[in-house]
Parts: sequence; C-alpha cells; structure tokens
Amino acid sequence: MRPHAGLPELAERLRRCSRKATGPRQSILEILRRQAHPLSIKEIFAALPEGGGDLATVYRSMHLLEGMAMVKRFDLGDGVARFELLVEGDDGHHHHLVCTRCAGVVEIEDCFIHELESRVASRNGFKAVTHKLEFFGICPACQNP
Amino acid sequence: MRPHAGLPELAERLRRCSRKATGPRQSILEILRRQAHPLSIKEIFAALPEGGGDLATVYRSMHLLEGMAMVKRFDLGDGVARFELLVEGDDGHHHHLVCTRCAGVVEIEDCFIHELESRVASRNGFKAVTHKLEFFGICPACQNP
DNA sequence: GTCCCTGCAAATGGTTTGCAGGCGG
DNA sequence: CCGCCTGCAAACCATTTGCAGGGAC
Repeated sequence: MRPHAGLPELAERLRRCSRKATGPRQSILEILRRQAHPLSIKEIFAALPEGGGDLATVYRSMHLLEGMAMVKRFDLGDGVARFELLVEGDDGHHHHLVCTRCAGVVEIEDCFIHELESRVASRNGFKAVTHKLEFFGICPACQNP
Repeated sequence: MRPHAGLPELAERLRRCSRKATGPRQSILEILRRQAHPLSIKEIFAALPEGGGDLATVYRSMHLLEGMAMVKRFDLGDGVARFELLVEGDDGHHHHLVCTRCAGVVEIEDCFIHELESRVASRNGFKAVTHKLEFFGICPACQNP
C-alpha cells in the first residue's frame, strides 16, 4: 500500500476543492494518517486533542471527506461506520477480516471478486455493479484464552 | 430452493423448543413464507393484520426466530435489518444484488466464496471464518427512466 | 468581507428494554 | 396455573439537522 500523504498535502487537497483546512479537519486527517485500520467516529472523536472538535463536526467532516474521496467508509456489520484514509487516485477497494471476539481487524489486500462482479452484472442486466465483502472469524489470540 | 414448510409445521418447530406459537408469531411466519425477498421489520409490521401485533413484538420475535435459525438476518447496507425465512436444516447462505435506485432485490443463488474463505482463514490463522457479501448496481428498469 | 465551519442542543430513526397484565400449554 | 408473551411507553445509540456566532481565505 502506498504511504499516505503528509498533512500539508492533505490540507492542500481540501483547499483545491474550496474547502477550508480547519483545525478539527486537520486533526481528523492526522489521526487517520497514523492508523492502518478503519476507525469509528467515536474513536476519532476520542483521539481528538482536548477541545479539538465536536462530535457533530466529526460526523460532518467524515461526510465531506467521503464525498471528496479522501476517506472510505466501511461497514463491518455492527451498526457503526468506520473510515480509512485514501491515497489520492486510489479507490481504496479492499476487504477486512474481523475477529468476532476482540473486534480486531486484518486488512485483506487482494480483491478476488471483480470477475464475479461482471458475471453477476451481465446475468441480471444490472449496470455499475459494485460489492461489499467482509470476513468474520476468530483470531489466533482469541482462540486460546 | 426448497419450498418453505406450511404454517402448522413452523408452529410445531416453535413448540419443539418450548416456545409458544402465538398469534403475532404465526402472522410473521405466514408473511415471510409468502416472500422470496428479505423483509424489513417495518415491512413485516405493516403486513400484519389489523391489531395483529406490536412493533416491539416483531423485533422480539425476529430475535427469537433468528436464534432458533428459523430466519436469517441480512444487512443490505442501509442500516435496516432484513429477514428471510429459512428452510429447516439449511443455513440460508446466499447473497443479494440490490438496485441502488429502486431498492429492488435479486437473489444470487451461488456462493463462490467458500474456497476464498478457507484461504483467508489459513493465511491469517483465523478459525470459524464466515463472510458477508452483497452486490449493488442499477437494475434494468432503472437504467431507462 | 463573505461564506464556510463550528459548537451546542434538539430531532430523527432503528432498535431495545422495563413493567404489568394476558394467554398458551 | 405457571411462565412465556404481549402492548405500551420510555430508553438507547448512531447519526443528522437548525441555528447563531466565529474563523479561514
């Protein structure tokens, strides 16, 4: 995976879209930049510096960043949205293997479904077909308590 | 797909687990029995006969039925749980192709992921690995408005 | 100076729960 | 009869929104 851009470059990407590189937004991007795994809104909010932003602001920021394709939203099936920072120009398509005991997450690099995707699309006459796929299981650490 | 059991047989399955075959539960099973596609709680509730049950009762019933493996829960990514009736002894594993415009659902019979599943499991040392996979696209009807 | 953003608080929508009475087995 | 179930209402949790003041450019 390509390394993420530095904070100044991320801020630049915001300004390029006539969006403001405000304090809370830079904090959020910095938090995501340090994380290999998807973070929930609550986790991001908790990692914010003291008084560094409001929960509603985090929600609004994630919406904005998602719309700009600067972050990608993942649904790990527990009713909580999670986000990962995107490398510019990458669509961030990949999957996760989630431990159902400790909620730990492993990134799965390969995506093996694109061929199936086109088969599913043509068989049913659908266009613009995408997919969501996540794996669940019990991680090594949780197998021996 | 094997046809679903009749209502008496479904009621029998409840009693076998010392659960009561009450009015609301039978109504819910009857509604699901007629449906090929997953139904949301709201949809089930709306299909109930006049005064045939409370919304909370539907939630509680779906929980119970899911625990008994009489229904399967699906998450189509819109924050609403949906349910399908299960044939006894079947785990109901399959996937859906969802139209992002009209929310129509096509059932995808084959599951082609089980081999990948074991590969993902052994590579990462996980046990009991399962997966969730749903496809999204634009259905034929919605392509020509 | 102009809008975009923020903080606060209240609203929303899906889902869960506490409680007292009711019905199935 | 006993305990599982139900209806009603209130609680919960993630997320969204209205509003007025404040800051980035």
